[in-house]
Amino acid sequence: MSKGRIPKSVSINLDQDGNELRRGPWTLEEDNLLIQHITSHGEGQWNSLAKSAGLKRTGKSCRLRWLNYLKPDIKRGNLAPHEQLLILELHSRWGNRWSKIAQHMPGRTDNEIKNYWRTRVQKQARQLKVDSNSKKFLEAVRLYWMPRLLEKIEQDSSPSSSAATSSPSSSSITTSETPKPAAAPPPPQINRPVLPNSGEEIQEISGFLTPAGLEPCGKIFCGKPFEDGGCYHVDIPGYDHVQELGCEGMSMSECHAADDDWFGSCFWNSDELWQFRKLEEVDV
DNA sequence: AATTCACTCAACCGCGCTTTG
DNA sequence: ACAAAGCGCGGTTGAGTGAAT
Repeated sequence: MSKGRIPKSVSINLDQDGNELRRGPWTLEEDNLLIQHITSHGEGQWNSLAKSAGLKRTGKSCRLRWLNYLKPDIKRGNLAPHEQLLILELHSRWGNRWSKIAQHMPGRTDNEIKNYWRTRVQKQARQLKVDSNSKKFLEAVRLYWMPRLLEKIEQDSSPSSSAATSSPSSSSITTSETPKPAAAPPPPQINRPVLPNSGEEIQEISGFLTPAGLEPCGKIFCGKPFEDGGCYHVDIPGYDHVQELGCEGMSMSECHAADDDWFGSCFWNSDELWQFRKLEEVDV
């Protein structure tokens, strides 16, 4: 939705010194002022920066605009499957520590990740009628969502196997391979489903789901190892977003929209919903 | 064509922590 | 040691958009 957004109305207040303070959407002129000033003077000291740049904005507002929107290395557009997977993993580790999660996702801001969680992940939780922070939901994510993301990543990384693709809504990894949690909710086998395309197993490395073929360390997707020494490598060699998705000629947003299609409005298929309900029954 | 609804995301707010004087 | 200012973080809001009716 970032495309062609018409600016909201701007309100003008007065600060305690009686100076004008603008609020609301930033104009192109304001953006340029901020960029120019930071380019020549650097960032930090946001309140004085706002004044010396001639911006009628709070320092906070300038900082936010710069960090979340104007900074040159910011990636725009939808999150790739491997980024989604990383968010799920890191959130399971750290909870709502958005800035900490963002540190491991170059080009992505805490705000963007937070928005993704609220709009996409919490939506899935609502569909299951559970709290997104509940154990049940996290289990369901681990059981169904993450393997599917891995599957998607695998598909994207190996164009030759595209014939064996499965549609988003069709149950791919579920019925035969996924361990059905008939009795008690069992974490053990959860981490070793088999990817249907390759027969490749998913391994768990220091609590992280990762395809067995990927190295546990060495090359780190996020560019930054975890503090505890672990790392999670989902850098897919040769993955070219535009090429793999057949997005040539599309705008960035169109391309990402195509990418997102497999996800659909409801992630869970009926089989998975059924299994989830069984989990709930066992639990009560 | 008009209206409603759900969704996205930029921007704001409040709070707590850190730095500075 | 203390207060004030600055900063960063997580939570929330609301306008714009497109799809559905």
